[in-house]
Amino acid sequence: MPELPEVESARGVIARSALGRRINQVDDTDRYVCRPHASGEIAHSLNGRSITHALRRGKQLKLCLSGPGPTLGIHLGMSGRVIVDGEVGGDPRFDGMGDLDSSWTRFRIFFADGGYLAVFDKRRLARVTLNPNLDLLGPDALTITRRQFCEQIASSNRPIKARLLDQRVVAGVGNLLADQVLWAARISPLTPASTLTRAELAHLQQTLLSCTLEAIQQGGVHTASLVPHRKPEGRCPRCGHPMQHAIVGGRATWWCPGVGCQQEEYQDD
DNA sequence: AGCATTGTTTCACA
DNA sequence: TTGTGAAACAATGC
Repeated sequence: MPELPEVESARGVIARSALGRRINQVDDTDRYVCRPHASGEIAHSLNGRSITHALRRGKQLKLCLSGPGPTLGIHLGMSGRVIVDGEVGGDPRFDGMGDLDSSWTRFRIFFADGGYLAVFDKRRLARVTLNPNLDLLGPDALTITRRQFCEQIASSNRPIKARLLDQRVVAGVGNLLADQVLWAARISPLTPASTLTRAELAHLQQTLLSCTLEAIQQGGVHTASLVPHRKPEGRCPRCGHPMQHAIVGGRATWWCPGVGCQQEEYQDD
């Protein structure tokens, strides 16, 4: 669920509904999600303050708070979402019991006005931290420059899909968005990154930008046109050719090997 | 029952 | 030392 578009949705909910509200209680007792801090450390750091800014870089959220003290990091992992006063930020698809009292609620901030901000995550791979370190992340997928994108992507001979998934190169692209972008740009995920031409790279970046913006607008990466066809018996929604499947960059990858779609270029040597 | 999973970190290895 | 890929992580869905 959470790739950049879902995290941006979560950021929006926080920015719209959670700013300026005094925090008077925090439940940080989940020892797996709230790490590596001792129970109560995050609570102690947040009590009495209020969120002033909700920032995002790639899939990482960083919340700034009033007064002295650390920032708060939220990463939604594989299946997390943020809920503010019952409003869901992240993948909007209903998956049941996103309530404050659900056993799948892993972290909660209570505001003095009676409202709350919660992190809900069935699979429990979300992370809540203090002073999240963003230094290992590359430029955000929405703001990376053409020059940064072309140079960094092409600086390795790994498959292009693996480069897109590398958060140090460009932050925010997840498995589904990577498949969507490569399909839209008609580039095989197996293509060695350093063999792409400057023009191909520039087009790929433009496609990444448009696909990401569209996914944000449509309410999540699961709305992307290729996603329903990433399955056995799936066919390319553009040319009807059966989709191909392989593990690329360590992740399940689907693409259309049809002529004029994402067919790999013939290598003559 | 067994396998897959929208993410990240760790570890083994070349 | 650096880059790469597999495994681990937790829990659920099919």
